Amino acid sequence: MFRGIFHNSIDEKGRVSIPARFRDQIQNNHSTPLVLTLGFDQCLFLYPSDTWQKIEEKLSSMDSLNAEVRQFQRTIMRATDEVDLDQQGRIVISPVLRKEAGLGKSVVIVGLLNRIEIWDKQKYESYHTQSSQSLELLGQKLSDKGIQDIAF
Amino acid sequence: MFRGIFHNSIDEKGRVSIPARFRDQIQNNHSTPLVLTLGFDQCLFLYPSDTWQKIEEKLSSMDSLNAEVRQFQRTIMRATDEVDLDQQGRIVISPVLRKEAGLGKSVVIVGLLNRIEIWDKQKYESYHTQSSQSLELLGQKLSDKGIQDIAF
DNA sequence: GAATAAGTGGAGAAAAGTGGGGAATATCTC
DNA sequence: GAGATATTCCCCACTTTTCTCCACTTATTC
Repeated sequence: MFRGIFHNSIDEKGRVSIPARFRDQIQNNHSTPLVLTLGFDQCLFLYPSDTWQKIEEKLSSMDSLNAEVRQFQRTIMRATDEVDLDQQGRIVISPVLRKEAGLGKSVVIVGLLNRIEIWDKQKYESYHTQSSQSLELLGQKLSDKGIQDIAF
Repeated sequence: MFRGIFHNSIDEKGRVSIPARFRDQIQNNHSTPLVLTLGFDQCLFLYPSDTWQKIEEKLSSMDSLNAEVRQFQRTIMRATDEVDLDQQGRIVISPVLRKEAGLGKSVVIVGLLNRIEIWDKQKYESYHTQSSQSLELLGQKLSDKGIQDIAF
């Protein structure tokens, strides 16, 4: 699992350093190349390829007769790239993905369970301040909807 | 289980000593790295990684297609860091977490069952004086709500 | 009250992140 | 198909941050 938050920057060539801690985890427990895809809420998801493969299996097991399923599949795969780490531990983000995710120079890289999320710094902050709700409240909402709670 | 209360301080680099007793327990019975996260009531929770992993598994099992679930997951992981003990038995608390927990120079470190809590000293004291209620009264309240009682 | 352990502080070494030049590869044009 | 242009990818160098190490102070223990 990936944990922690890092503030890095994208250079003119579209390169970003992946935090060393994540790099180590990938090398020790996962397989490359990495898969970079446009995720939810206008940020990028970065997966080790073994994890991504499971997602693809689920995607392909969905009912393709359903038009909404097909659209979902296509929308995901449309914006998916394979990326490798260079010898400084960086990946290159294609202009297309940079644009789709609205990435400027400053980015936030967050470990989020089985994936790494890459956010434009401003977008990240507004995501968390605009809809700033206490953890307690969020938990309560989920609980009200019957989504299982978590024991801390 | 972690027990006891300690008064330590944070230095300019954001380092805090973890009480030696806790360090021993972690080394003998648990796995590193440690996971530091913003908990309830504006204090930090410190978990050995094996304990934290159970929480992450629950987080992972939630439905990520639901926007509120994502927000919940991100709100937790946003304020979650991996930390290691240095050779003096200290951890570094990131500026973000220090700010979120309102940590000044003096902190209180409390063993609380399966986790270690880190409080700003003032916040800790006002938490316990403002809402000062006898243990008997607190127990009664829980009992009234049908929350199971405890056999002492 | 001495001896030991625990906690605190700071300097130097190491690692991580950043930027840019240039070689190799690919693409395009004529 | 050759040359020109563009792109990618190494590699090196610099800056900043992090970590390690050593020394000192405070607290416990016997």
